[in-house]
Amino acid sequence: MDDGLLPIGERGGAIRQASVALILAAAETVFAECGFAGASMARIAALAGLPKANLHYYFGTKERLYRAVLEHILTLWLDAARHWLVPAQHPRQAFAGYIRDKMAYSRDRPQVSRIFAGELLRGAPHVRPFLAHQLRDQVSAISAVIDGWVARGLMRPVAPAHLLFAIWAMTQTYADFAVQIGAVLGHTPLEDADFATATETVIELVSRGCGIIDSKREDAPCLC
Amino acid sequence: MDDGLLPIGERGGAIRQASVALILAAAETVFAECGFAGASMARIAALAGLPKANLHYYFGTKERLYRAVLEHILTLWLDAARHWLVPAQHPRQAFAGYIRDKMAYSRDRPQVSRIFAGELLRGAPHVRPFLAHQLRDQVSAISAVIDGWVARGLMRPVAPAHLLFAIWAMTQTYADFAVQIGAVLGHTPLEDADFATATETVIELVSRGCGIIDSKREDAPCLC
DNA sequence: AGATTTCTTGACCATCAAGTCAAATTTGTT
DNA sequence: AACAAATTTGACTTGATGGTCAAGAAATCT
Repeated sequence: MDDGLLPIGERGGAIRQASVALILAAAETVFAECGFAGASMARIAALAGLPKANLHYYFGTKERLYRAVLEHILTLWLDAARHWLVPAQHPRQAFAGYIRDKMAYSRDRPQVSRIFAGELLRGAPHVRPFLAHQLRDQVSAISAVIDGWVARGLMRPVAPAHLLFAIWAMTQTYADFAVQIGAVLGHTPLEDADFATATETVIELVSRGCGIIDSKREDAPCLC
Repeated sequence: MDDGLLPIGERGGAIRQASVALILAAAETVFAECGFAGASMARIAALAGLPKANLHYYFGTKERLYRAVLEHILTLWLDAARHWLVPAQHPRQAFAGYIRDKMAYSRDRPQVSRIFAGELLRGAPHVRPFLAHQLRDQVSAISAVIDGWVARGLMRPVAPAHLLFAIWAMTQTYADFAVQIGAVLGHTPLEDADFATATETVIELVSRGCGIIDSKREDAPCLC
């Protein structure tokens, strides 16, 4: 027997797990392409290779299916923060590692970023609590770390939250608005070289922009 | 008589112009809130205070109405580029002016940015040609200006296109994802002070990040 | 004023998508 | 094997939505 929460969850027989995974994967693709309103259960079902009634059997409603997809995404979002938590880490490594990770995600899993972007664009009707609690707490924690670096003279004073907003924006734009970037660069899809240049550009922009002193180098940027 | 293109356009009697403007304004709001798929003609009509059939009289289809809204947006997008064209302008002024303008737009007309963001997120089905031609040409022109500054030693070498992507991303995130920023900062909507801090943060990030030398200051950042 | 064009509007239609259902089938249990 | 639970599936219902239409009201023209 199940633990009371019948559908969704990770528990259940092998058949359930397999079907749920199949449906979630298809849903992620379709929601990323069409958004919540634009997606249809029929299309998700077709992509999953299952009859539509099957989706309703496992997830009840379109809304519940969408929430299930979102749940997966939110955990991924928070996970990327580990870069800040390495104790006694130098800001250069922390920023570079975080940016590299986020950018790799934009390249490898753009769908995840796009679903989240669509959700925010529509006013975050489903993830408002997440933003106001988990994400907010995480930003507070990271801000404290950054302020510590500033206090120790490792970088110039900045508004930590806004710096994070900037990093999120610069990295996710390569997933969310890839068509635009591809069109401007003259080729679609984006190539590995594009992401390499982008990563380099963002890391340099942030490192120099924050006046991060690299103790291993001699040409340390000024703190002015 | 009209010039052959019956509906839409700016020409026509006073009644037509007034109705069209009313509908376009309502459509802009609803499309920004709900996206193309999520918006309904009935809702736009209600917001405009007109019967639904009226919208179809002037615009024919939902698609045509949407395209009309987009057309307006695209011109605004291109207009902001004037900052780069001032001849013999110092990069600091150009960047700061452009960022200030874009940020002000995110604050004052977030709907415009959101509709464009939604369009890109769905793969730009309606504006692909615009991206590949007008926008691409404009980026080329601006890139040339930036490369000129680099050549004259006014800033360090950067990938101009990616720098622009970064600036677009950082400024538009305050319109497109305002809920997220508001939730993290702990208040909604965003206040003028938030935008002031954001503008300052982005300008400093870009100026220092690009190693822009300000000839009027003594504490010029290093070019390293 | 009379004719003509433009505009307004409620009612109507066709389509499509979410969600339901019950019967059939498979799987798991004793 | 026999029974119960889980799963599959096509057919169906219901509601919303984009779009149409024709008749009337208003504005414009001669």
